[in-house]
Formats: sequence, structure tokens, C-alpha cells
Amino acid sequence: MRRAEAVAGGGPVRAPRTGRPTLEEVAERAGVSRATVSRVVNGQTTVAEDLRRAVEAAAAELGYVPHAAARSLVTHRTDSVALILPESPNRVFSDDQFFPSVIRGVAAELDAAGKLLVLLTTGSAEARSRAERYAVGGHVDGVMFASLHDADLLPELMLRRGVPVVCNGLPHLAAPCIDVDHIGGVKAAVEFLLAKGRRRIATVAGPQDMVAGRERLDGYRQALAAADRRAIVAVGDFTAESGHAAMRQLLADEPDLDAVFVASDLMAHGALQALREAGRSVPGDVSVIGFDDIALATYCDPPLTTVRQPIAEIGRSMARTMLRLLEGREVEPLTILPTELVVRTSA
Amino acid sequence: MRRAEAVAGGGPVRAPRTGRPTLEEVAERAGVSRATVSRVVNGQTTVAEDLRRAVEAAAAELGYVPHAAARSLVTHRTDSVALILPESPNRVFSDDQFFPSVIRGVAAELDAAGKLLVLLTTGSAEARSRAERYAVGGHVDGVMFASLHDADLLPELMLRRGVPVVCNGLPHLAAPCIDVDHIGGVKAAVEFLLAKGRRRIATVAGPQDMVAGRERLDGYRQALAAADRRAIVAVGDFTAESGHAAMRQLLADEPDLDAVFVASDLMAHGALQALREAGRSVPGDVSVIGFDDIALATYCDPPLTTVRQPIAEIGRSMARTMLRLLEGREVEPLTILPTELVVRTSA
DNA sequence: CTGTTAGCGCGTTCAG
DNA sequence: CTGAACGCGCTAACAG
Repeated sequence: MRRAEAVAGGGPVRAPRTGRPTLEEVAERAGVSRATVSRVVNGQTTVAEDLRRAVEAAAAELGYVPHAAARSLVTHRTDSVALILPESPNRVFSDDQFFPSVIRGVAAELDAAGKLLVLLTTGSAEARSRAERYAVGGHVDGVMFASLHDADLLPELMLRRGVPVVCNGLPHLAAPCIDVDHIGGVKAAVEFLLAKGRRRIATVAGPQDMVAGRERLDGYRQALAAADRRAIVAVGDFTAESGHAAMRQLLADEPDLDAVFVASDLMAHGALQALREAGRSVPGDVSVIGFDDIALATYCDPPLTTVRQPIAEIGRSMARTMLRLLEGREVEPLTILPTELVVRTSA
Repeated sequence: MRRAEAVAGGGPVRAPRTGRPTLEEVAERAGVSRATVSRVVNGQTTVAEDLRRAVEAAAAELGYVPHAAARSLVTHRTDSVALILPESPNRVFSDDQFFPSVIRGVAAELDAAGKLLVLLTTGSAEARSRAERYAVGGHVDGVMFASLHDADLLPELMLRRGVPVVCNGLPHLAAPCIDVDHIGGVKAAVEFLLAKGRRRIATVAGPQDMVAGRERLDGYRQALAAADRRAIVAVGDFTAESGHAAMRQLLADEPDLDAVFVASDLMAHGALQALREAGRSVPGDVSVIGFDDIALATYCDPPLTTVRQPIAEIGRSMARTMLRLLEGREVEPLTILPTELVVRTSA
């Protein structure tokens, strides 16, 4: 990996055509020192106009692009941040639109700030340790976590290593968090069902190792308790299949239920199918309300009444918080985004 | 940015607690040289067992993680590769499952190889030049392009800069390409419609600045020409809205059409809606066939007959090709994956 | 098998 | 305002 030696025979010693031009080569071509080129490239204003132009010309002709590694070795910055998606790639990029929407929000905000987004999925133990090494190894300036599980130690680990962290889905951490008002949204949904005269209201809850799963169940319980009604609960894992299975379970346990709040739209889609198979009409026999308001909700048959959470805004907000963190500015320790009931046909 | 100076007063000079341990600190703690630590960290077998253990212990205690920039500055490797998605983040992470599925395939394969995936969207000119600087700047070892547009100069640019490239959607490049058999799949679809006795078969074509758009239209034309029938064409851009508009156009131009091949499932979904609004039954009055076989196809009403392309396999194949390229091995210049007609209800 | 040495390409003092 | 010199943390020759 060493540069070519001078050619034997005493001809003029020319630097070999290396793959990429370096600062030094630009400097030589422009007839200035490396330091001056560096200043120009980094937009310092303390360079004489003619030199600056010479440097810019030389850089353009050579197609100079600073070497990322060399630069970040000395600056300790990379101008890129990671978004960690604590699921397998299969899950992240499935038909659940949650992660894609978060990504979209993050990407938009980072793009505007000229930062780069690195996506990491940590669905396996191996992937998790790779992500750790990646972040701690200084590949990125900070790390954002989407939809964390309770048991995930990665955020704390990174914090301890001095990596700036922003998260979603675990509010009690020593890092700024972005989340939505799960409980308020679910209460509105259940109250809507009660106001419609529904009396036996069940729920398909989400996974209980996640805040989103627990709080949506809490909201349901609180609303029912306030109306002095009994809770009827089945638990799924946010997938359509689990929603289908949970709905069957509910129908078996409680055949006379007349409404169900399902903790995600994807599960609601599965639940609708189970109701159809059981010969129940929606919303005639059973009212159904979902949670998320992803595109699928409008495709459902009938179109799904659901609690909208601003998913892309979670991403945007995380990104903005991270950018502020990287600038050393103050940030809100906890940001709660609003949810709202979107009434369609299923309830 | 300089290390703390020795403390005045002559006490023992201790290295200040820097943010992250370096090779040197591990070496000192283990009582060996930096080189030996480097060897152990990089898994070389030429280190005596006792030293290796001492190094491993020291590294573990200090929580040593190699500094990415320093390493890749000398190795010229980063162990990560980029996947470029030549659309805006909004488009990439929309309800079109194409990109997510490609990502999934790429991620799976790269994961298995211990490489990291960096996702870049190049929907704007600015994003494009940022991606260029990123790749040329040596952040990644190679670049993969998904679903290229004809006019995209980025691949050639990167090639010229010596960056390894693999692409999808532009087969005539000086880089290995992965694509699917568009024409064969579409021919099968149209022939299926003809065999069913359909006589006035229209098409909603995709964007004509992409191979996928052009070849699917070609396949349609070839199959109709072989049957001595007239082509009836409207053009969309692969979105549901454009499919809806194109279908309305077709119905206005050719009210007695009895079948339509739509060049993407998302457009087909829009087309179905337009047909419904126009009071045409599917498949009674009009047969509809889509292209892709994403999850949406099964949600359609009626479930969509469609040409399946192995989207995730495109991603896997791109990743495998890239890995081989990075190892300096031979690769196929062109890989064509098969398509197949999946018959459901809409035709 | 191990340690010593020389850069990788760049930003950044510090003199001039 | 400019250039010379140093070091970021690491790998890879080269000696021993």
C-alpha cells in the first residue's frame, strides 16, 4: 500500500496517479500550502480572494473531495447520525408502515440539515452488538432509537459511552425522548364507542414489553373503568396475523361483544378478517377501532376508524432534537405528540 | 482539542481519562506493543496464547472499540456499503412496498456478511450531490442503485471515481446489473387475458424514463401484436393516483375495453377504484392484472391477479454481487430474475 | 512471534 | 494572511 517509488533512470519524478486527489495535490496545483486549501474547503473567510479562487479552480479540476476518514479522525465528527430500528429487517420493512414513516420523517429533517442518515436494524443479538461497535466506533455523531422494547440495553450502553442519544418508546431514560399521547387517544376511542351505545367493548392489546402496548391497554382500561365496565382483553404483537388470532380468541371467550379497540391498524386488519369469517358485520354487529392511521386503514373493508398518531412527526421531532443536541443546545427531555380519533366506517 | 498537560507540581503524570480508550492504552495495560494489540483485535493467529489473553482482558476491561475513521484511513475499507434509492424519502417510504422489499433483501445479505448498510435517497439535486460526496469521500466501500432512471448520471460518475457499483434498472452500464424479466411476465399476463377471451385489452403503463416502465409496455405491445390486436395505452408514474387518473382516461377514450394490464400493483389499486366509480364490475366487465405482487395485491377488492417479481431477491442478488465485487472476484455482468403470473380474482 | 517505525489525509496551532 | 509542523488512532512493513 505504499506509493510508487521514483522511476529508475532519472526521469522527472511524477507523483503516480493515485485513486483520489488529496489536499496536498490540490495545494501543489494551486501553488499554495495545504493549510490554505483546507481553509478554503472548509469555508473560512480569512483567505485572500485570488488564492481562494486558485484553490477552488484546482479543486474543481482535480475533482477533489475530502477524505471522510481522515477528516473525522481529527474533527471527531462525521456529519451522519444513525437511526436504530430494534427489529429484524423483515419486520422493519414489512407491510407495517410504522417504521417507514418514522424513517421518512427523520430523513426529511436530516436532509435539510445536510446530515446523513444511517439505518441500523437490531433484530438479532449479533446485529445489536454490531450496531454498538458501529456507534461507539465513531461512525456516527449520534444515535436515535425508534420504538424501543423495555429490555433493550443499547441506549444506556451508548449513553455510557458518551454517544448522544434520542429515543422513542422508553420515556424514563436519561436521554431526550419523543412519544405520543397513547392514553389520550385510546380513551377518546373507547369513549366514542361508549357514546355510540356499545356495551361489551373488548380490546386486542399490543405487546406488553413496549410502552406503546402497555399504555394503549391502560387507556382502554381507564376508559372502561370510568364507565364501570369490564375489560375483555386479548394480546397480540402488532402483526396482522396476531390480530386475527386474538380476535378469534375474543369471539370464543366473549361471543356477545359488540365492539373492539385494536391497538394497531395492522392487527385491526387481521381482526376484521376474523370477524368476517365469523359472520359478524362491521360496524353492524361489532364496531372496530384501530390505532396508527396508516394507509392500510383506508384500504380496509370497511374503511377503518382509527386513532391517528403522527408517525412521521415522531421521526422529524427525533431528528430535530438530535441536531440540537449535536449543537450543544438545550433540548426538551420529553416531547409528547398529540393523537386524534379519525372516524371512518368501521365504528 | 489537545490532551491535558502534565499537572504542575510534579505528581505522577497520568494520562487523562479520554473519552474512548485507544490501542495504545490497551497496549500499555496489557504490557505489550500497539502492534500486538492490533493483531489480536484483528484476529491474526500469530500471537502467543498468553499475550493474546492479556490483550483480550485489557481490551474488555477498558471497553475498547477500534476507531472507525483511524482504521479506514489506513485500510481504505469501511465495511459498509450504500444503497442509493433514486427517489425522495417520501416516495421511498410510502405505501409502495417496492423499495422496502429491496432494502430487506439487501439488509439480509449484508447482515450475514457482517457489513453495514447505509441508505441514501437521492430525490433532489442536492441529495444527489451529497450522496456523491459521501461515496467518493470514502464513507463506503461500494454503492448499489435501486430502480434507476435513465437520466441518472450518478452511477457513471461513481464508476469514474473508482467506486464499485452494482445497479438495478439500467442494464447497459459498465457495472454489474440485476433485473427481472419484465417482458416475459407481461407477455404471460396479456396472453392469459387473450386466452380468457378478452379482446379489447388496454394498459396503464409506467414512467417511460425507466426500463421497468418501457419494458412492461413493450411486453404488452409484443403480446398484442402477436395476436393482431390494437394497443390502447395510458401512462402513469407508478403511484395509485396516477393509476386512477389513467384508468379514467382509458374509460373515456375506449369505453368498450374489457381488460387492462396495469404496470404496477399500486396503480392497479387506483385503477380498480376508477372502475368501481365508473360502475364496471371486476372481473365481470373488465379483467385487471397488475405487476409486482406486493401485499396490497391481496388486500385489493377483488384480490388482484398480478405478475410477481421477486423484489427482495433483487436486493439479495445486488448485495451478493457487491460482496463478490469487493472481494475482487468475478461477477455476472447481468442477472435476470424470473417473473411469474399469480392468478387471484381480478382476472 | 514481537516491537519499532512510518505513514494514511486532514485540521490546527503557532510563527512569520 | 499564510505556511511549517504536529498529531488524530490505526495498520503494515521491517527488523529483531
